[in-house]
Amino acid sequence: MLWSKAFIPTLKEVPTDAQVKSHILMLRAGLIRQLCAGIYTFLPLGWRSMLRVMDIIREEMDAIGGQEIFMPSTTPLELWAETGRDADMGEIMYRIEDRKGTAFALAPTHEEVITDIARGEIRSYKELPQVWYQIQNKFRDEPRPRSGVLRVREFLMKDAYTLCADEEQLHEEYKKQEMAYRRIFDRCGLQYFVVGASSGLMGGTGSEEFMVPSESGEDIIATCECGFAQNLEVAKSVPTKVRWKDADKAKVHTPEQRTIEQVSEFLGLPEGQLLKSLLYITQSGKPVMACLRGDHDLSEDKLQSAVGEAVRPAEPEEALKITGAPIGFLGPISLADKLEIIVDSAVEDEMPFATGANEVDYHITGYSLADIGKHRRADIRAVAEGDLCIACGKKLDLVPTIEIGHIFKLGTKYSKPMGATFLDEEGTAKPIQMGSYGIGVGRILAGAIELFADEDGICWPITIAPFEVIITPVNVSDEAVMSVAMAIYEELIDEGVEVLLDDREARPGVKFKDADLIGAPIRITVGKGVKDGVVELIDRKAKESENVPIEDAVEKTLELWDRLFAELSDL
RNA sequence: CGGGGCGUGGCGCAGUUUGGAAGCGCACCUGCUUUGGGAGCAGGGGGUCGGAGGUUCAAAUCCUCUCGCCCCGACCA
Repeated sequence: MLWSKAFIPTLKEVPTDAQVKSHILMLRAGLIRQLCAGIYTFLPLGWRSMLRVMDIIREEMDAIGGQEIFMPSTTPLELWAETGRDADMGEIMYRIEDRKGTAFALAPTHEEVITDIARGEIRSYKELPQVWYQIQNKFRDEPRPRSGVLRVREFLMKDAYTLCADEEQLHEEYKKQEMAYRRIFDRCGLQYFVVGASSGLMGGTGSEEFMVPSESGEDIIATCECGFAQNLEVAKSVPTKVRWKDADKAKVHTPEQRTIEQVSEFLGLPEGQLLKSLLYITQSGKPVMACLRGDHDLSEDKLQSAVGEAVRPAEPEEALKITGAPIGFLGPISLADKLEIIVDSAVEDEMPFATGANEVDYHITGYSLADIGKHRRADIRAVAEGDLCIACGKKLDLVPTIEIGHIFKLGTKYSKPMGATFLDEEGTAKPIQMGSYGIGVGRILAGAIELFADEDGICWPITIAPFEVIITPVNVSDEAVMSVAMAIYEELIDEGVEVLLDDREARPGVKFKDADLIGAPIRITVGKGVKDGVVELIDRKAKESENVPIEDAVEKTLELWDRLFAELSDL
């Protein structure tokens, strides 16, 4: 490709709307443009990378027996009602009507469509397992799109579905998918963690996420050098010990002392000796009090799992009405018959804690769990900085990450309500055991940029770079320079290399800056060295360069090219 | 949905407090010079100041409504 003919609108300045590294660079390098909030066009350079990622995905999916299909985005709402997800999805799902007034949804995911095909066609265990996948746009009306292509409302996803006869077969297919995912992300040059995760709206019996570490990520994971890694939504850990002091039962006047920090200081007790009491209201309208150590934070995800339905924090007025005290002075004592009390499992039985007295400006001290009365114990706290690994006892690391893939064992969550059954060897009808496996294609690009970009721009892994080599003739009006550049360009194309020749009539500084910005892994500068018979070969990421004789330029480039691929091809 | 910020040529911004001729830098077009890290000089084109309504002799500027974008939180496969 000749740059003078290409559409690569690079930006010198940082657009004000972009804050995170990948977003800024994708705009500046001319990969994407925004149409409206959370909806982007991929321009030629960005789309070339997307296509390369898709090639890798297809190869690895096909290698484990996947068969590519293509499903529609327009889906009848009736289909979603069959599994109850029309309600579960809520406002995430874009809803539309056709001219007759029939309700449709733009598919946010495709389990129901797959299950519909399966129930229509799959009859016998002999037809199982099936592995179907597609690469298609998903539509989700996110409450807050953000961070460029990291959280968007319309995005390209590879989604695969396995249909199995039993749980063992499902487990086998799930493992194959996991291995394929590892190969895909390895080949894309990414660093990632595989973590235990919450299944959320997808449901099912288990799931794992593939997470790229990045400051711009929205998910926090807990990791340990022993290899343990879990999403904070579900992560477990060994809490630090509280050095509590003995205390007598007492009611203490604590005027205007509302926060854990204030009360801890006022009473002279460590934060961990306070009992943090948080009032929540369940979706069905029941009040629940969550009690944790003062130095711990509640995990709403875990609380929801413990309660079994969605919860929200109580409004201040509700808290006053239910407990008789304003927020800041709540506690579990004497509330056991009014509401459900869930005490975090990290709270020690014998510890004499201080907590709200359910009366304005008063706290109580010296009480312990035995004084609460009826309550339930559950793990409802978020893993905290300093917690120890449940596997090996070492200190956990909390790292922000981008979710690039998620694999689920769905079991019969969809096949049962939708009646997708098959006949087993005995001739009895059984629901199909399903799995679902997603990859965010755009997030792979963003993840790679987040991981490897430097102060000059993007540093693509060669496998997913829009161009593998950029040739920069320093002065296009110099015939000797141009003829050398063109000769190398044509030879590399013949060798199957993706090459961009920057034949623009621009000053060298402009071309160098743009070359660094768009991140081609290899640059060949053709300039003043030509009169001495050399060109410069540059490794973008390593920032190493060497002068090579013109006649060896293609060979040397191919050596570097091979080496960059080799680094990514094997585990 | 709660809180905050911002909408002025393609991009980045000033001007809004205190109403009085729409500006600057980059980019773009033409010419000359220059050619190894975002060139210099000269000339030139381009903006109903997000939109609607109002106040006023006069509105980018004041008032009301509205649309959009970004950030934090809630939410999120």
